[in-house]
Order: sequence, then structure tokens, then C-alpha cells
Amino acid sequence: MRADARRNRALIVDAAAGLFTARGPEVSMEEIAQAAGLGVGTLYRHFPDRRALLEEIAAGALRTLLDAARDHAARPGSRWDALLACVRRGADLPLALTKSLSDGAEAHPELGPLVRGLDAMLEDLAEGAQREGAVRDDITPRQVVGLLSVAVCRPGARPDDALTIVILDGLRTRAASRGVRT
Amino acid sequence: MRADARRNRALIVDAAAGLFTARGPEVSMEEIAQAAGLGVGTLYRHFPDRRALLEEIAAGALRTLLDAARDHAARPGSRWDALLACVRRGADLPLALTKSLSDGAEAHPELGPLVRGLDAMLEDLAEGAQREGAVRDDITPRQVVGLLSVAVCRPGARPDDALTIVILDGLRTRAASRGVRT
DNA sequence: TCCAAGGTGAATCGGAAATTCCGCTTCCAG
DNA sequence: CTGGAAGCGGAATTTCCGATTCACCTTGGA
Repeated sequence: MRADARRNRALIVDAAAGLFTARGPEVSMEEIAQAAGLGVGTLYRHFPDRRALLEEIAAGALRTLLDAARDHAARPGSRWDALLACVRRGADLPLALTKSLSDGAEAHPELGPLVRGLDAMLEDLAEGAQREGAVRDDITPRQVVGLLSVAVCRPGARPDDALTIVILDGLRTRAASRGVRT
Repeated sequence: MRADARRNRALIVDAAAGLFTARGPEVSMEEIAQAAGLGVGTLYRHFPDRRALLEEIAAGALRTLLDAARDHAARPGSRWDALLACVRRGADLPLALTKSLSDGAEAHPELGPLVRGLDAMLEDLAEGAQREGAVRDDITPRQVVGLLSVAVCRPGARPDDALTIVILDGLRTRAASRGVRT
């Protein structure tokens, strides 16, 4: 593969990941091309269609996050801190893609296992956080993870958003949130 | 106006309001017609175009809610309770429409004043709730209102959603939420 | 220097939703 | 009871908009 082709492929992936992170999956090929400083035709030289591009980017994001999650889960200490660290790591990744690929993502040879693995790992952390008394236990671990992703990984979320702060606080038990706000 | 025409107009408005409340503003004319048990042609006999229909319904919802807000605001007692009651009254109204009409809603002869009036009234209540110590004061009254509308008036929200519960809890001061959960 | 790999973006395709239109049906005033 | 204006239905048409193609131009690098 020619050097410029390799470089352009990277430009496309970066530009697309950035846009997807900031604005969710409803970004047009045209716009991605423009953000990468290339023509649309070039996207199609590298990816047969839109779905292929989305899948590659989603897979990258999931791999990154799954690695981070394994890391944090292995380290001893507060499960809540570990969970929060994971989720924050996801804030600058285009995770909204994963949901939008829903139909067939399960079936996809790489995406399916990644999604399942990540879900399992995060739910474990959430359950641990509840057991250690850091997180309210009147909702399921799955809901805890869902709410965290709304709080932190929603497209356009920033760490000091009112919504982010309020959800994080609302997730804590009253006992746990008595201290400094996280 | 013929009796059946009046009846059908009402069917349209009701069906549309219901769909908009449940699913937000991205509902097709076709689907509204079907929900009303009528043909699309009939929608267009009553409303020149989609926007006209949305505007009428949004105006109705805003009038209803503004009335409710005046009512609750006038009654003495906890501003937080009043605010929560208002917002809950909005839960079964198609408020998402208002935002989607954003461009030009300010200019619209009826919508503009309604939106401004409602905003002012709710922000007042929010500020009152903060002053009485019920709501955390590290966010602005406008943000309080915004978060409440996400919690309660988001399309498809139900009062026992995890997101609803967590946001409502997260909005309270730690002192205020020490009692029974609202 | 040459030319295949690579790039370009206007033109085309496709599908979903809005809007039109005209023949048929239903009210209701006389 | 009727005539005909008011209403209705829904297939056909138009509009919109993003995905995808493709004929032609550039350029890396052997």
C-alpha cells in the first residue's frame, strides 16, 4: 500500500471517530470526508460502504475500552472508582456507534464478543460498587452502567455538565455522597 | 364547519399529540393519519402543512402547561413541590415539539410569548426551590429546569425510570434528600 | 519517465417522507 | 328527500437528502 494511502486511511478514521464522538452516529460521509480534508470518493476507496467504516471504528473503540476495563478491574481498590475511571476513559471514544450498529452487531464476528465482554465487565464493576455501598442498590447493575454512559459518554457530554454532575451524584448512596462531590 | 369535520380535526390533534408525547417530533404525517383512523389527505385539509400542525399542538401544550404553572406558583408552600408538580403535569404533553420548532418559534406570534412566559415562570420556581434549600445551588435555575425536563418530560419517560429517579435525587441537596425519596 | 495506485467530486441512485389531486362519500339546508 | 357543497381517501407525484458510483485527473515510487 502506498504511503499516502496509508496516511489518508488514518485521517479518515481519526476524523470519523472525532465526529462520531462529538455528535453521534448521524454524520454523513460527505461531512467525514470534509473533516478529513479528502473527497468522498476516497472514503469509498478505503471502505466498501458506510457500515464498514462504522464497524472498524466501533471495533477500535471497543477494544480500547475493553483493555482499559480489564486493567481497572484487575487493580485492587474501590469498585466505584474503577468503574468511573473506565467510563471516563470511554468519554472520548465513539461508543454511540455501537448502539447504532445494533442490528447485526451481535452477529458480527468481532463486534459481538467485544460488546458482550465489555458489558459483562462493566456490570461486574457496577455490582461490586453496589456491594461496597458506594452506589444505590434500588436499580440494577445494568441500569447503573446505562446511566453512567448517559452521564459521561453521551455525545457532546463534558465532565462539568449539569447533567453529568447530577447523574453521578444521584447514583451514589446517600451515605457515599456525604463527602466531597465526585 | 360540518360536524364530522370538527370531530376529525379533534381526532387528528389528539392522535398527533399522543404520538409526539410518546416518541418525540419525528413522527410522519402518514403515521399520524393512521393513528387518527383517517387518510393523509384529511390532515392536509385541516392543516396546510406539517409545521402548521406542529405549531397548533405545541401551542396547546404550552397553554395548558403555562396555566398549570401559574396555578402552582400562586399557591403557597414548597417551591420544589410546586416545580415538581408543574413538570409532572408536562409529562403527558408533547413538549419536545417546542424545541424542534426552534427556528422561528421565537418569532411565531403565539409560540414566542408562551415559551418565554413558561421559561420565566419555571426558572422562578427553580430559584425559589434553591433558596428554600431543596435543590442544590451549584447549578443555575435554568439548568435545574432543563434537567427536570429531561427527567420527566423526555419522550417515553416513565415516573419510575432509573434515569428519572436518579436525576430527581441528584438535583436535591444532600440535606433535602435525607428523607424519603421523591 | 512511466503507469498503476490513489484521489476527486459532480452525477446518479434510492428510499423515506411531504404534499397534491381528483374521484368518491357524506352531511345537512331547503 | 335531494342537490350539491364540504369532506375524505389514498395512490401518485414531488421533494429532500444522504449514500454510492464512476470517468477522469494526480502522484508516489520502481
